[in-house]
Amino acid sequence: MKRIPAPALLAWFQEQRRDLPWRKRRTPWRVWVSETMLQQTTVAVVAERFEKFMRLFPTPAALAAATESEATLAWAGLGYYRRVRNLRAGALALGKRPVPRAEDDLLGLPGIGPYTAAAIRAFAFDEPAAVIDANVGRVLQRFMGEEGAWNTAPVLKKARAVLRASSPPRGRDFSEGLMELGALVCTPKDPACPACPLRPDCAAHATQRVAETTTRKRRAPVRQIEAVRLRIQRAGKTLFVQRPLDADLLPGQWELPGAWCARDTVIDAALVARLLRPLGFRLAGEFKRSAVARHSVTTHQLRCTLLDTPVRGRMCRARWLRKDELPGTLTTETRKLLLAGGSS
DNA sequence: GAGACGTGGGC
DNA sequence: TGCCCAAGTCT
Repeated sequence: MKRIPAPALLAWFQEQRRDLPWRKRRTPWRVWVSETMLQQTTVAVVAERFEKFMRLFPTPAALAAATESEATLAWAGLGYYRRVRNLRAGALALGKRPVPRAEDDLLGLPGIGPYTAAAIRAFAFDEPAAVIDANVGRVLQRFMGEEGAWNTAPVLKKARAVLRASSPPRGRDFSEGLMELGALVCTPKDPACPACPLRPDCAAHATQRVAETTTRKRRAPVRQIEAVRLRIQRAGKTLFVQRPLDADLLPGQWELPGAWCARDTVIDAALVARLLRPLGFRLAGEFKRSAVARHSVTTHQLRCTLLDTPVRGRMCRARWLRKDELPGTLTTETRKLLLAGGSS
């Protein structure tokens, strides 16, 4: 079994370790929150928001006591809101018990998968755990000379075996060092092999195939969408509606009423009337196209149009609000459109 | 196992 | 500007 040279890795890590906010105090809750935030999200974006979230919710109990809307608001800018819903659900499930240390107990909490369970065990409890994220996966893939994707079952199995054979009994710095190595040195593009403490033992380096072992996953096809949003105002207030709490996409967020349509949809009075009907309104004059914006949300590429829409009738299932009294998170689509459309 | 799930920042 | 990515999890 090939082994990672732990002393060389640890020496490198001691020199190169970045000072990141979540590395200041390693409580299980801080590790859980930060690892959740860092899923598919850049270090720079998380670094700006982590401490603020921790001030609002310093303990699992604090998050459990908050509403889902408050929790989502604190998550704004991070995306993948399912993560904060899961975090809160996990805190609720915990009750008064401490964050668990055993892998099976961690895996039982919502939003905690193999990576996050291992990260909590290693970073919070200093256990030897197979902390394999995309960084570590890439390091090990190259180290072992595997050219398939790191996250396929057979490569992962070998990776776990290498880690088991290599990790010291106290696994925190070893695991974190390997991750840091993937982030700073063994990068997907242009890896800095001369700076790598694993170079003497690296299979990909030996065969000069480091560049070839970069796996990239293909992106889901982008769907082109026409987004139509109505700005309906009365007495200085604007009408907002809330997305369903069980929606797959952006659950519970607030937005201007409207719809996503096929890209070739014609925006005319008939369409606007159709959008108004479920709100209990009828069109009461000419609508005006007052802004356009572009926005992408996961696999949807939106061309957004803001329509200032005069109405009559009675509304339902919606709220009149001034800008400064929004009840929660606005969708970015609506936020961009209102920014582009100014106040009118 | 593929597809869905967001956003801000880099180039 | 437009396209790409970034410490996964769930279905």
